[in-house]
Amino acid sequence: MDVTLQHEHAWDVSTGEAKALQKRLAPQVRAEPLPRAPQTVAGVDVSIRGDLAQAAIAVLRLPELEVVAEAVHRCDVPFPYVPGLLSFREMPALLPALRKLDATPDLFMLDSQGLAHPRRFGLACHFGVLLNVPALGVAKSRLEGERAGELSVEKGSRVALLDDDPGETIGAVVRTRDDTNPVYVSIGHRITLDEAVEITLQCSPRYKIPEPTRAAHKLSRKERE
DNA sequence: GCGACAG
DNA sequence: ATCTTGTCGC
Repeated sequence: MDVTLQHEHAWDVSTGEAKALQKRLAPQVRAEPLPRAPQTVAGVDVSIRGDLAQAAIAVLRLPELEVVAEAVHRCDVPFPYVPGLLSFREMPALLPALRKLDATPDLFMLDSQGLAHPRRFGLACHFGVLLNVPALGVAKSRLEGERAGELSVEKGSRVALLDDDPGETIGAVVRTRDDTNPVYVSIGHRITLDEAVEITLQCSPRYKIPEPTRAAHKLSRKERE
């Protein structure tokens, strides 16, 4: 796809400069409805093995989740892992992969935080703002914020993720499947939180888990608590 | 100083 | 994230 960056900036920066960049760009994030129901969504991820970073993007058509395009790119790992600065580790691998992609998805899903970030500028925001595309973040664990309440075990249940101030809502904790750990959903850019949650659920596997397995999981979870 | 800490 | 070990269900 056509990759035109809204803001050109260096990636080889100090941690101090990286944080300053995030603070400068964070006001660019826009929470607004999608222009139309997305017909395609891109799953975006980066794996790191030793010195090798490998970015992968898969475009799926909704609602059947059929893969219609994909691209990968390998390069050196450019930045250490620092909580809150994931963009500087993953974006340099992601941009060339995007250029190889033979499609322009309606929306991007990143395995990261978006707004639910100490400076309100997680990877999903950085990605969305630089490329000026709709993006959302789905993380497997918490970086910032606190659950507004208890979460029930049924698929689809959700609670707000709040952060200090006047209880600012920075995301949602969402159960995408019965009896599984919830995910942390937050907006990246040009989407609303409700839409982000809806899309996340729509993109979750919905095959039926065999009942004996479910019962055992239920028991083992009870024992851990 | 201590605890927390996306991937 | 990646790596390793251990358990359980099918």
